[in-house]
Amino acid sequence: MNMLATPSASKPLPRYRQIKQQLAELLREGKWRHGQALPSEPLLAQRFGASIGTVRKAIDELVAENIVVREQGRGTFVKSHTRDYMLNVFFQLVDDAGRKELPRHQLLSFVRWRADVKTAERLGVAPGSAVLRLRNLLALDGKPTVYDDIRLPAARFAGLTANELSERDTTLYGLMQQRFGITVVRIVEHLEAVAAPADVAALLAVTAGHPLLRIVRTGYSYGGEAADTRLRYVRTGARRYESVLGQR
Amino acid sequence: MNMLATPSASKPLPRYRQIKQQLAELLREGKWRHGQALPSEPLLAQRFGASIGTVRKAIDELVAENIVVREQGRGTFVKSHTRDYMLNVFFQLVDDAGRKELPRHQLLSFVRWRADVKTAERLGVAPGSAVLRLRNLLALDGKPTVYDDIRLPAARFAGLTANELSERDTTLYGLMQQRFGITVVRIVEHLEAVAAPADVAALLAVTAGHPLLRIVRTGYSYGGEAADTRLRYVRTGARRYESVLGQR
DNA sequence: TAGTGGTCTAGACCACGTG
DNA sequence: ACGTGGTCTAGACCACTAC
Repeated sequence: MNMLATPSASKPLPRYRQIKQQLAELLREGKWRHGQALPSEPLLAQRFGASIGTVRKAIDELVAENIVVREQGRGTFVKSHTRDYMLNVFFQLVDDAGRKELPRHQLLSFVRWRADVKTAERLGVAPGSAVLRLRNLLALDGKPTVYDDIRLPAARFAGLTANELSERDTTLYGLMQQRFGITVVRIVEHLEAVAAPADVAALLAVTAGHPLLRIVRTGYSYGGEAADTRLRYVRTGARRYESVLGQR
Repeated sequence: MNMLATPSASKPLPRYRQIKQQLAELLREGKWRHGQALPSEPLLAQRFGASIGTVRKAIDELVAENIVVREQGRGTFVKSHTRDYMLNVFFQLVDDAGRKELPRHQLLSFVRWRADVKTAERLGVAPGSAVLRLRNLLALDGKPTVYDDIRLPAARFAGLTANELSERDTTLYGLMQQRFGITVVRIVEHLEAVAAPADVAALLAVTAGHPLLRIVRTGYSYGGEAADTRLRYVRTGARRYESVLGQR
């Protein structure tokens, strides 16, 4: 007999996991913003009425989930989606020598929209609810390379402006974290090879029918809620789309 | 000043990491084969002359690296690349509803070969050294879907036969683990969209020029050494190539 | 020097699986 | 009943950072 894990089982959570969840909740609320230090471990231990070892185990899991980083002698800090981090954690475009580079971005459009059935399902919201839709063109070496059509759940990103999107010097995920305290820790991508549709071909400067990567990506924050979903087309010429799965 | 980590720094490794490496070494030697239990934690603690907590920390890292699994009340076991594991850890083909399935495989050829420059580089061996080359066709729903051209470093897989490859009821990685004690824990893939070359088009039953995923994958075992590298073509019709990055 | 995280100890008790 | 891993304690000392 193989019982599936039930979300709210009868068994109480271990102390360290309770503490982890309380810390995660405080982080989610933006109690400490990215780059700030958490209280020290002895202080947290006292505050939660647990031993340091137990608090450390809670923080261990937050570290494993890329939510905080420890720095010996300094403290424990809320992790930010820095350029470096983005270059190394998720998919990237690499050239033949394996070099990585962040692309330049150009915002094509930014509008309020209503979620169609598929978008709603991917974002975990009701069909017809408000979403922000932005279309984005990324260029590498001056050549348009990636076209993104992105949907964000409007409720989580209230007040976001086109200007913020245009003027950012970070990735969208970096902006989400700095502006809204939402950290994307997990992405799921579905990839296929397609012949370029006419409109996308024009944007990416290829002939219609040229083979392109077509990717549906959904990003999740550490609440497990979807933070964005996007339809992405990638022209893979001199560069390849890279993914690293597994440890280290 | 930012010193890069030097492989053999002056600082001694912490005890738990020494113990981890000794355990990893024993695992690499095949001291305990897949599915077998390691000695109990108190026994290991006594044997290594450390406290249980320290041994547990060593094992924690092995668990995090997918090398062993703990089962409460039973013991700690060498992890195997089971069907389920392969379905959930690395790339897979999913249908519209997100269902996953392992394909049927057909061995097209199996020969000894010499590593060309690119293959040698990917496998971390000398150019011209012996490699095993196998070509494989995977079918889903009776339709040829994936074509793999795989190179293995011959030194690590001495004695492998075409019959073993044909008759296996597991993935190649599963076979590697059961037969040679080599566990692939990390893969790197470079993806692009291409027009199908004539020979591949024939194998995958599409017209030449049809868009295909072209993937160069290298798999690494937990020594960090390459276990295989392959050129893969995928026909993505009803199914998509899925990848999950990040936590959980 | 004081405060931080990093490592380590030597236990305790609990939950689970097996005989 | 017994042995396993899972949790937790209440400290210790070390290495590093900041002042």
